[in-house]
Amino acid sequence: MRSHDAGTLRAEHAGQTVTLAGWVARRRDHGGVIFIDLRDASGIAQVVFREGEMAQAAHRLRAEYCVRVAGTVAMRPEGNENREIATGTIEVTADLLEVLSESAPLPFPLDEHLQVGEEIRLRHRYLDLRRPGQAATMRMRSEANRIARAVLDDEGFVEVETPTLTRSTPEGARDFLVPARLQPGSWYALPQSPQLFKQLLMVAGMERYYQIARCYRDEDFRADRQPEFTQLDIEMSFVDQDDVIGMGERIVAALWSELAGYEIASPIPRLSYADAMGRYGTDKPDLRLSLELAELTVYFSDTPFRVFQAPYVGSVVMPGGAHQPRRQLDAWQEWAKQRGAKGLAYVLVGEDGTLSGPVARNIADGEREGLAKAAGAEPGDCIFFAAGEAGEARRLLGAAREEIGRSCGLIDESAWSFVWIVDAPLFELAEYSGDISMGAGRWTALHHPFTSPTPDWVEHFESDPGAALAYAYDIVCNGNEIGGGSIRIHRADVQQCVFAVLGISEEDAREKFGFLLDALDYGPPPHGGIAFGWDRICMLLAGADSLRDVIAFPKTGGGYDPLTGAPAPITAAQRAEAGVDAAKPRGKPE
RNA sequence: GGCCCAGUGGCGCAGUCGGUUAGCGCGUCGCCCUGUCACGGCGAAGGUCGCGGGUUCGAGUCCCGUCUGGGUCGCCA
Repeated sequence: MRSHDAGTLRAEHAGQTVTLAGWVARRRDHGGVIFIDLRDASGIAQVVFREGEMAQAAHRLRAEYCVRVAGTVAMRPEGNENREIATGTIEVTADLLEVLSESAPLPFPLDEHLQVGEEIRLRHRYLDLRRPGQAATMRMRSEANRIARAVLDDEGFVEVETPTLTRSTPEGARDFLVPARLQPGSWYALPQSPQLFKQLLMVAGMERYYQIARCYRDEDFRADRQPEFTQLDIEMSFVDQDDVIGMGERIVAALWSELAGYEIASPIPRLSYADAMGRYGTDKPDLRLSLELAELTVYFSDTPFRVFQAPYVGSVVMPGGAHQPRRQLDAWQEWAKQRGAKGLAYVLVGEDGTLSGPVARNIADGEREGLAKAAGAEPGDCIFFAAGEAGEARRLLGAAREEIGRSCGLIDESAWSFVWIVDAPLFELAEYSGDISMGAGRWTALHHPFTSPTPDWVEHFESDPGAALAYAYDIVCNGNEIGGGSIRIHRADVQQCVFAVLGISEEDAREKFGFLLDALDYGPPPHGGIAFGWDRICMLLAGADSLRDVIAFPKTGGGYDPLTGAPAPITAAQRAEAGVDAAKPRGKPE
């Protein structure tokens, strides 16, 4: 059908007869001579139609007509080269034009110079993806898949597909449910991740598994969250934490090297969860920003200021913030209130070092003296404080830190920063998490109930659950969690003990994931793994602002697909057949 | 579930303090044009101002409700 790809034509093709096929990206009709930018997957080439029959035929071409053109490659007349495009030195003089199919007037311009709303683009995503930028993103994602597969293949991994119609797994998010026609009243769940299956594959002796796996979670969506998303899922036998982290680094390094032209310094630094929370107020710190929180609990241990008589007092400095107008300081209060805080206390450090602001008047003379130094502030800075329960206060300061970074332009947007967060707690107090499905104990698993304690804790974690550390790791890039995993429990006694701490009875455990416990009875190998948030990684590599840009057919915030119109009502017949309304479920009722 | 922002020809936007015929750019259609490359010139068509109610002599504009989209907090191990 065609002899060449349009985007590959160069000066060396001059004089050759070629046949191209593609779309009319743009036309410039001068009457006697007509220029067409012909676009195919490889790029764009200019086609020229001159006088007479050819010009006549080309007059009727419109945007996005699908055409086939035969002609001769010629050097452009001197001075008419276009340096903007790769084929800019040549053009194709057409002597044959075949319209393969016509296009209706477009619902939105495909011109990359213009901004178009997202909803209309998603409704006609097949047009949106014709835009070279969008198309390049799709191809880049394909490359990312290829690179990851190459690294894993090279290291002896086996790609295995796991079910998408399965049983609800213990992962905390809400499941998407599918009625089982053959067992009315019983339901499949779509997997939130292949977590349990990959562990079964380790018991099965695969030793090294991976999968580019679709996962489903029925929660509210965000710019960086979709109801269905993709993980690069990996599990390995006979490994410890360093082995999995090393494997993860090789994949990430290959991706960034090939797709971003960035060589990640190895090894990627590690930060303990406790340090991350203490110094940055988050478990996914953006280390492009060097700003750190200061802990002032001890400094204010005898303070007369009521607000600072709290289990934790901390601060973060806004460089140059002393010069903010009052209005802006008020805006910070609003900002904090929107995050559920009472406000954001502040002290302004004058150029002469004197402190001002409401807080400065309430603290003791002695406290004023060394405060700037203790908080790490310079003259002209603003110090923000948070006091209260450590977790909440740090979270507020961490968010403030990032807001300061953004608003003060302290973040180098072209930089990449990677860090592993390790030594997270194994358990957290259940009071805040509304996790009803996973046991009735005071404690809930921070990762999931199959995460092993670290070697230091594995023999006595139950004696101090709040302090026990998990053999788990998250990798963070520029403040985004792009992957995480853990070493799993492979000893039945340890697993029983974890369930006991979580308040999960043996009966409950049997009911929910007896199949995994059964499997662990048959000589399970020590194993662990990691899962990468594939959409998020592609988003970062593509420099996109939204996951929707790196997903071929994404959904909107309401879980709606503007293209297909899903979800959609079903007919009464479908409803009856699916067994959605079955009165008496078989098997054990909830 | 809470909060913030937006919704005006196909697309992107303007519309002042509530006032008479709702503008602009792009696109579309017609005519013209032999070196453009986001071509250019002339002309034309195209609107239930998201939807419902209210206030008013009068509502795109103000009020209430609602829907949709985006962001954010909760939520998402």
